[in-house]
Order: sequence, then C-alpha cells, then structure tokens
Amino acid sequence: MNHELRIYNSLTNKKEIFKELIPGKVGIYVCGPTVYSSSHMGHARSAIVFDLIIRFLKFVGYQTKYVRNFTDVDDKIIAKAAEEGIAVEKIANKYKLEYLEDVKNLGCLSPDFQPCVSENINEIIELIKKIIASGYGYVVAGEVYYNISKFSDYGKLSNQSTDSMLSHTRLEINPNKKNDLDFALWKSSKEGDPSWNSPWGKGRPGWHIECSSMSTKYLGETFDIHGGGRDLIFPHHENEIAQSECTSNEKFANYWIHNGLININKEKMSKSIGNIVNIQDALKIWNKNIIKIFFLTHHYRTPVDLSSEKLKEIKKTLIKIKKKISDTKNIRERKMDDFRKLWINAMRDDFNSAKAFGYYFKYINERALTKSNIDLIEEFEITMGIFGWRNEINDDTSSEESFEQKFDQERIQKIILERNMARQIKNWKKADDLRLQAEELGIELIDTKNGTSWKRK
RNA sequence: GGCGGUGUAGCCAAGUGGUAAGGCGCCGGUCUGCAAAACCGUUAUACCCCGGUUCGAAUCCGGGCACCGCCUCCA
Repeated sequence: MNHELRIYNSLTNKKEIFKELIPGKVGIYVCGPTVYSSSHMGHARSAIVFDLIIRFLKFVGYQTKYVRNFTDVDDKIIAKAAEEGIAVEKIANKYKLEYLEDVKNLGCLSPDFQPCVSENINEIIELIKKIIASGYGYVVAGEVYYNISKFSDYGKLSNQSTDSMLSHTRLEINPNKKNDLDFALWKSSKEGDPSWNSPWGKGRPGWHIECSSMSTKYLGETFDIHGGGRDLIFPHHENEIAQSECTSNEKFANYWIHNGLININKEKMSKSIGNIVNIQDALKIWNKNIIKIFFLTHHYRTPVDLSSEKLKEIKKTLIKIKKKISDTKNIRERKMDDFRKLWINAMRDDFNSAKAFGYYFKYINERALTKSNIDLIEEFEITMGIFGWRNEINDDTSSEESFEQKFDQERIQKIILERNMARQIKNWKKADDLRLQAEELGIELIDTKNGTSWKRK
C-alpha cells in the first residue's frame, strides 16, 4: 500500500508527492478574508476545504501549524467606512468578529494563528525596506512600488509572461510606475485614512505585502503549503512570491493549493449580479453539516454550483443514511473492500473527499452495523469534520419551518380534520379530493399511526 | 489574445492504462384505503468530436469544438 500523500501543486500544475520541510511537521498559510462585508459561501468553502486538509494532515500524523490572516487595512474597508460614516477600525472589527463566528458555526477548527495587518505594520515596513535595499522596490512621491521587471520569475505561478499580461490588460496607466504591472508596497494615505509613519511618509501597506510578511513571521521564509481561493492566483499570490523570493532568495511556498470557486444557481456569485449568499443566511436554513457535506462531496478544486435543490438532496441522503445507521437489522451484507483503507487512500490522493464520501455512503448502505463498524464510521466522520451530524439533522423538515409558517395553518387543519372524518366512514372519494385540495395549497399530507401531519411539497 | 480549468447517465459527481464509485431523480416490487416514509430491485456497450499509441484508453499523445475562471485592488 502506498502511504504517500499526493497534492496538486498549482505552481507546477501537477500532482506531486508531498514532502514536508521538517519531518513530521507541516506549516500552512491560507489567505483569509478582507473584512469589509459579511462573509459568504465562497469564504465558507475555503474555510471548510482547508479545515479538511488540516484535519487529514493531523490524522495521518503530522503536527500542523495553520496560519490564516485577516486583511483589515484595505481600500475596500476604507470605502465601506466612508459609505457608512463609521470608523475604519470599527468596520474591520465588526466583520472580523462576524467571520470568526461564521467559521465557528460551520464547525471549522481555529487556525493556530490569525494575524491582522494592523498588528504587523512594523514587520511590513521592515520587509519593504529590505525589498528596496535589494533593488526590487522604488519610492515615488511617498509611495513604494515593486519593480516586476527585476524579478525574472514573475508570472511563474499564473504561467503568464509579462508581455501577455500587458497585452490584454484593463489596467489604468499610472505615471508613477516604471512598469505598468508594478504594484504598490506602500501607499500614501489621504487625510482621515488609517495611516502609520514610515520612512516614506505617512501611509499604509499595499495589498499583497501583508501576506508575505505574516507568512514569513509565523512559518519562515520557506514553508510547506500556501492556500487560498483560485481567484487569488493572480495577482495576489503571484505578487506574494515576487515580494518574498526577491529578498530571501529562497523558494517561498513549496506547494500551492487553490480551492475552486462557487456559483449560485449556475451563475457566478458576484456583487453585481446580487446573488451573494452569506454564511449567516445559509446557516439559518441549513444545518452546518449539510453545507459541509455538500462541499466535501465535490473535489476541492472543481467549481461548484450551489442551490437549495442540491442542499435538499444532501439532506435527503443524510436522513436515509442516519436511519440505516440506527437500524442494525434488515441490512444485507455485501462484499466491500476495507472501508478504512479505501477512504484513506482517496484522501491521500489530493484530498479526494468526494471519492471518500462515495465509500462512506456505500459502506453504510451495505453493512450490517456492529460496534466495530460504527467505530470505523465515526473515525471517518471525525476526520472529515462532520462528527455528530446524526444528532443535528432531523427529518422533521425543520429547515423549512420558516417557509411553512407562511401557510394558512387554520385552513390546513380544517382540511385534515374533514379528511379524517371522511376516512373514518371510508368515504375515500372525499378523502382523495381533500388530499388534492391540500396539494393545490402546495402541501402534502402524511398519514401515520399518530395522526396526520403535513409538509411542504 | 494569453494562461488555467472543465466536458462522464434526466441532474449532480468520482474515476490518470485493464473494461464505468456514490448521491438525487425516474421506473418496477413489498407496504399503504390512496399516498408518504421505509425496504428490495432496475436504471451509461458507454465517458464532447476526429485521428494516433497500445493486447487493451474515459484515462496517454495530436488536432478540433463547447463552456467556465483569472489577466491589479472590486471592475
């Protein structure tokens, strides 16, 4: 059996055998949110994917050091603060706390470190000084830019030549820049903006530099894994590499892991379309495990289409599975290779949780469950970060309660009463007519020993 | 235009050389006054198209086509 862990490295666009820098230890840095609005399902996916990766790395015996930052100094936050007439720090703090609450509510493990830009200004200034001293940065009118033409590897992550990047750019020409692709390391700030003193005047860090600085601070100049959403490959991660490698002369991150983005009902989730789904709103309707399992039944690199229909499907599956697990009789035993070995191997191959869940569903469906089988199932659930879901997911359509309350309760009760009277005297024609009436209201009647209940159709 | 990704049943989704996991749905059966739930069973001669390599390809190579993402600070 092959015990190696294989990871798709966005830097080489290949699956590679994972080799850690220090035996038994893994350092991982993931780009967290810019805190200027409530976090959405894209953030959720990223948090869930990297939570899975951390859990699995721990499971196979690695000691992990997991760092996820907050970008709390940024143009977007400043703009939002101006729009709402609230202090920049308050906006940043509000959304930072919200994010922490959201990922906690999703049942994700906390990173070991969650640094903020505002708390690392000195480190950032020192790094910018080093970049200037190495000849890669230049100062113009109180601002510092990175000179990409000096860094010969520029474009190695996104696989682009600087020429081709320029050929189709929407970039506005900035006369202060030596090259159009140069980016700001330090920006001078307008009156009222958050600002710090620096050798170049009052200002604040540009986007990108914080991640170079903070990853190095916690993990060293070279570390094992750098993660984030696919959309960050260019320019953000490309620029991080340029900033870090020009001063260290070392490779920045050995493996780059990028999770796929999400669509909502087949459309790109975006502000302009107005279809952003917040984590908070999703959690009001769906149990966290449904959301997690939805994401985990897709491979982390593929784009995913999110819709309530798909979440309902997951819920249905889970309710069935839950009943299977509690029913130890009545299940036919079939041949299946070692479940534990199968799912671990799936996960060793670029964290293929979708495949692993296939085995999980199959195993539960085809096993007479014994104590040891349950132990195996629970081991899987713990590693995937869904342990306890069976106590949290009910088949009482509770997730649709808010929807159901909009129905005319009185009228439904009247139909049920009338129909049951008809059923007692075996007037089936009338009973069926009343069932149809209920269906026209969009609900379905369910007869049980304990009476008649109903649910949304 | 450049770079990257994707294309597998009605829908979703695994599968990197050995003859198509899993889920939802559909259909049939048991059960039920009828339904629902549950349970049992069925459901891709076939993996966008055309060539090639191979004893053998969804999987590798070449050429197309289609869709999606990124291409600088939120557009």
